[in-house]
Parts: sequence; structure tokens; C-alpha cells
Amino acid sequence: MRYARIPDQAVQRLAMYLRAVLVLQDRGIWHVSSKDLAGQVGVNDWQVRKDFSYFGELGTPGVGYDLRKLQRDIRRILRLDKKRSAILVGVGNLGKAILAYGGFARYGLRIMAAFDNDPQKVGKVVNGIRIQDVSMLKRIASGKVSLAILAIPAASAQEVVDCLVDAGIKGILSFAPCPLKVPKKVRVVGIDIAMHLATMPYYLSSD
Amino acid sequence: MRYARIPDQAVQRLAMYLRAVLVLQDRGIWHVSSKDLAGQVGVNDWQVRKDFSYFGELGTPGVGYDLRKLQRDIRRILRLDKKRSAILVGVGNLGKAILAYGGFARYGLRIMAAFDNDPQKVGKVVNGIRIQDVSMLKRIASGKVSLAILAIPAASAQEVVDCLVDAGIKGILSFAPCPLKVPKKVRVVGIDIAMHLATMPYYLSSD
DNA sequence: GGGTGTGAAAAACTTCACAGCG
DNA sequence: CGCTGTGAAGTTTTTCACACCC
Repeated sequence: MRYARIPDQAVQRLAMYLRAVLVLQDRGIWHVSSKDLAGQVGVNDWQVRKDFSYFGELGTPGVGYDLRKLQRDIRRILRLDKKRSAILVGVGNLGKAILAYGGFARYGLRIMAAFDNDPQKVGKVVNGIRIQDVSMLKRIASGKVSLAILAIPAASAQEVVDCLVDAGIKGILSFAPCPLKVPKKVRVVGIDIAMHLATMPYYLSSD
Repeated sequence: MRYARIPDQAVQRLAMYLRAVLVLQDRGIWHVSSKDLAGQVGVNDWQVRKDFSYFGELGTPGVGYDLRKLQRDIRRILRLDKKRSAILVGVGNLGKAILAYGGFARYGLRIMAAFDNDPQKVGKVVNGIRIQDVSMLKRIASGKVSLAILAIPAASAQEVVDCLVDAGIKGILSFAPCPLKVPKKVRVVGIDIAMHLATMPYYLSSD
């Protein structure tokens, strides 16, 4: 079963396991069982083992998982074992928050450039990064950067995405509240914050 | 099949359909087929029809969907047919971005209070909302507000969540990069931005 | 005994194909 | 005829139970 198609959700959970591994290691823990890890993440122990089994034998029967090895293994699987750069397009409130956020580093990710179309903002430096005009997007050294974060309004999103695709970007994390059209080779993950809040009332038991 | 258990994913897509309906209506369109709507959202036509069929007969055979009726129906299904208030906890960069964002209104949602634990921030007014101390969370009129947005670091997240649960909050949209423990009756949606970016390299075909 | 790895069963979700309505 | 609504088939994902290893 090891080389069968792997569920997307298993990949998502793998990232959650990595997050948990880092937390446990910070606490000085060296070793976990699938049950411990499951508890930390909020899933079942057999789910953890099954997810891992898609990728190989990561633990030791009767013993559990060595956190150092597990961290290395998950990083390798998720291709986070080398440092990667991303660019940010849109330095509004959300864009600034993303630039200021230090949480990417632990996954080996770094924002190395920021773009905006507002002449007022271009040239300014936010968190050590000089904001460039969006017209400069065309000049991204293809292959050097494969990830982009999109924090712009829906109206201009598709236009910018087309530009990013031309520039050779392979993965886009978009906060624009709209669907985006890209070639099949490009992966888009859309996070529509308002929409996420909007689905909650459905689940509210009463009221 | 109408009253069987409805897939979570169908509910998520329902919100996407609503988003698309609003866009189409803005364009002056009054009427769509499942195929048109599917194209707008990026799914298949039969998926649209199946999703709708979980909730009733929303369209007219041979004709399609009336956008005004469809909007009303989806709003009713998602329980967005009355205005709701949410509170925000954590007025850092991300919290400010959320306060400034105007996209909640179209779903009938409004942020009516903001809280932070930083004395420097308490008392200040951001986007017309005065920031209160987190200790005031206890005084949220239970039942008046059932949704909360959490934009705080992982370290204090669980503590604040416990507080929110005590205050009667039923749904939490969390940007804290950690799992949260809540009673089963409370719904938590966690968005870990860095983790979403971190899962992308896995899917990058080359490099 | 304690704990992993995994085939097989069960459940959930998606896709299909077509009856039937306007 | 065009398009919806939906049972049934097909596929994916989760859950289970247990063989097997330390």
C-alpha cells in the first residue's frame, strides 16, 4: 500500500504532526507513541499510524517514534528539508501582518520579496523587506522562488495570478475571496477568512 | 436522501456558491444553470446539483436557478439570514487586518468588540472599535454573541479559548498555530497560515 | 506487555446516468 | 429539448483488528 495514491488530508495531517513534534521537542521530550502524538494533534492513534504508513516505516514496533528522526522524516516527506523562499503580493493590512509573522521560519520558509501596486507603498521597507512595484513581478528569477502569498482584493487577483504563473510560480496561497484559474501544474490554496466565519452559524446547535 | 447526514464539504461548498451568487448578481445576472455556477466556483455541474439536493429543491427543472431565490435559500440554510456579531481576541497585526476588513458584512457578520491583553493597546480605538482588556471577556452577554475570532500566539490560545467557552461562545475561528481543546458542542476552525504554506512544497512537481 | 504497521471492513463522499419536469 | 433532482455505482478515506516486532 506504500506507493498507492496518498490522501490529501493525510498530507495536511502530516504537517500537523510536524507542528506537534516541534512543540514536544521544545518541551524536552525525545520520544512519543502514536497515542501521545494523536492526543497532541486531536486525532486517533490509528489515524497517525496509517498516515505514517503511507510514507514508510517511521517508528519502531513496541517502542514508538523518536522525535528527532520523526522530524527529519516528515520534513523530507513534505520537502521541507531545504530552505525555500516565497514572495508576497499585496502589502495591505493582511500583507503587513504576514510580513511581520515569524512563524514561517520553523518550516524553512522565508519571505524574500514583497510587491504592491500602490505608489505610496512602493519603496518603503516593512520588516526589512523593500516593497517593489507589481510590474517587477515579471523579473522574479524563475526557479529561485516557487511559492507566492496573495493578499490582495478579489478584483485584481486573477490578473496577478496570471502574472505569477508566467513568472514560474508553482504554488499560491491566496487570501483573495474568489476562485482563481491556473494551469493544472500550479497548486492554489485559497483561504477566504470571511467565508470560514460564515460557515460557522450552520453548525451552531442553537440560536 | 434529503435528510441524511450532509457532508461537511458540501456545506463548505455551499458558502462558495453563495460567494459566487453575490458576484454574479453584482454583474447584473439574474439566473444561472448548475453548469454556469459550477464554472464560476471551479467544480462540476453535478456536484452543484447534488450539493443543493441535500437541502431541498432549489432550482427549476429545465430552467435553472433564480439568483435572488438561490441567495435567500443558501443564506437560510447556512443560517446567515439574520445578522450576527462576533468578537475578536488579539489586536496584533493580524487582528488589526481583520478589524479593517470589510468582507464580513456581506454574510451578515459584524465584529462588535475587540480584546487584547496589552495595556498599551487597551482603550485605543481601531476601525471604530475600542479595544478592551481580555479580563472583560467574562462579561460578554451570553447568547448575544456566539462567534469569536482568535488572533493570538499559541502560548495563550488555550487559556483564552477556555475563557471564551465559559462565556458561552459556540464557534471559534482561530489563527493560533496550535490545536485547541473545546467541548464537543463548540466548533473550532483553525487556520494555521504558515502550515498551509508548508504543505505546498510536497505538491510542487519539480524542484 | 507495549506499541507499530497494515490488510480488510466500513463509512463517507463523488461521479454517473437518467427519469421527469417546465 | 434543456436542465434539475437523485438513486445507484464507483471511488476515496477512515476505522478496525490483529499479526508481528522490541
